[in-house]
Amino acid sequence: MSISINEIKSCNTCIYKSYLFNHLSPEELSYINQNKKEVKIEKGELIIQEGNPINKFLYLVDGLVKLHKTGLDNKEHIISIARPRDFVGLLTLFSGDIHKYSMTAIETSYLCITDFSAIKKVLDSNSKFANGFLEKMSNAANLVILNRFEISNKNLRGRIAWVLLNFANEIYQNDNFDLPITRKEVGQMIDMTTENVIRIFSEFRKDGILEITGRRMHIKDKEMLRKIAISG
Amino acid sequence: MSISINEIKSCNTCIYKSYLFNHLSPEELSYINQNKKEVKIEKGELIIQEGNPINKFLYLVDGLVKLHKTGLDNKEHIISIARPRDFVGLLTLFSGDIHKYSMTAIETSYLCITDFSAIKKVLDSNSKFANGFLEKMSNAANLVILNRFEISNKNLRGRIAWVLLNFANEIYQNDNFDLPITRKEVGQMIDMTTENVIRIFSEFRKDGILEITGRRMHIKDKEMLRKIAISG
DNA sequence: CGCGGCTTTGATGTTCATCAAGTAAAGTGG
DNA sequence: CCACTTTACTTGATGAACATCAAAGCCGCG
Repeated sequence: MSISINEIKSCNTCIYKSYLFNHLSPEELSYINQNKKEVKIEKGELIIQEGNPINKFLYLVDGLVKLHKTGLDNKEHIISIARPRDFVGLLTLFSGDIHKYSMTAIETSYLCITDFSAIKKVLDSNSKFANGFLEKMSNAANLVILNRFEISNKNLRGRIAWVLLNFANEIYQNDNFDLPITRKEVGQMIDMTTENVIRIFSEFRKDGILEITGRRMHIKDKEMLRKIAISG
Repeated sequence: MSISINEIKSCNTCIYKSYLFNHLSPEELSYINQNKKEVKIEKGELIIQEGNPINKFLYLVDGLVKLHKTGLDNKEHIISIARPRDFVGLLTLFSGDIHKYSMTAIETSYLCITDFSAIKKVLDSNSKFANGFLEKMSNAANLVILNRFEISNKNLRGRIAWVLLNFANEIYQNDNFDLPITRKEVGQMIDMTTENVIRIFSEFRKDGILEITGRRMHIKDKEMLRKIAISG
């Protein structure tokens, strides 16, 4: 799954891959690609700072990027995690001209970066392209809202179970994975303190649901995890 | 502000009013308006049931509509409240073909209802129209996410202060207003129990911040409310 | 090698949900 | 229109869930 910086130099494995760009004429495509560049972002690197002007359009080729924001309490909170093939931060890209969230790579990531003004220009004249965006945005909105909705209705055990299932099922498609974020960040994702994140991890370990070796997670009893996520 | 059913029979005071529809040609407009109808919905009436197929497009001319959803705990939760000039439920309209949320009038409401398929057809060919939607959706997403974000970082007093300020500033533009929802529904909006909603209301009354007469709310110390909303 | 951030566990206290019990208001059928 | 039923509203008491505080080990990094 991991892609080298050389591979993505070819547009065939990058931007073309998104079905959205199938609607573009060769001219439109070359126009957008004029100032396109592919970059490798190291784990932990800040990509976009909340409050900065929007002028780039980011497509996540590979890796993981967290969208986060500082609350009134001055604490960081994670809004969502962008996955490969996501347009990072798409949801609020058309609302005002500054970024609503910060974006930081939580795994080494490969991004395809184009001028947002170029995207906008093509959107203005190509309705098929714009309609694809409508769908993408709607799906993204649905996902974010649903996630926040589900998390807020669960107790701590339920939230941890939910987040583990999310990583295993949605992100890694594997019951063995390296948690890409710290315990603290898990807490920032699902509204709980670092201490309690750790405590519940330990509980799950003692209950035989989970094997933990540092960041390495191995889900041993997925059915139980599912039950906890639903009932909790 | 309240609009009679007769007034909205004229499109000039209804759908045309949205700047989005300025981008339409006369033909497109008449196509969309073919099956258009204006309806009056009584307070408390269910407009859309979560899970039903999407085939109508709703524009809220006047009134208030809550978007809500049943959680895994079998309790109702309010996602957001649509205000006049909103396209009700727009955010998830392009994600799948069934409604993700129920919609219920919380005040007597006047809706302009068109065929969603007609809207979709015009969107497919008119990129200006589609781009207007992108902006609308982005704003809506931003608002919902920001609201949930702010609420989840506040204690009970902060949440009640927030919801009161929201009604006063955003919805009624008045420090005197009739709360359109029950105490229970307030709780469903901001994740707290009915008892605690009432308790905090009482506290604010005793503190001289609020005057309460049944549903009638009168904010007496807005500055204090603001402080509580921020610090809480 | 020392410093800061991450991780872990335990003890303590606060916040909030739950339970209980009663009043008020609003809708319903005879 | 009145008795009846249901739903909304309110207050207090109790306990559970969770945040906070404290202390210590660990790891990576300059």
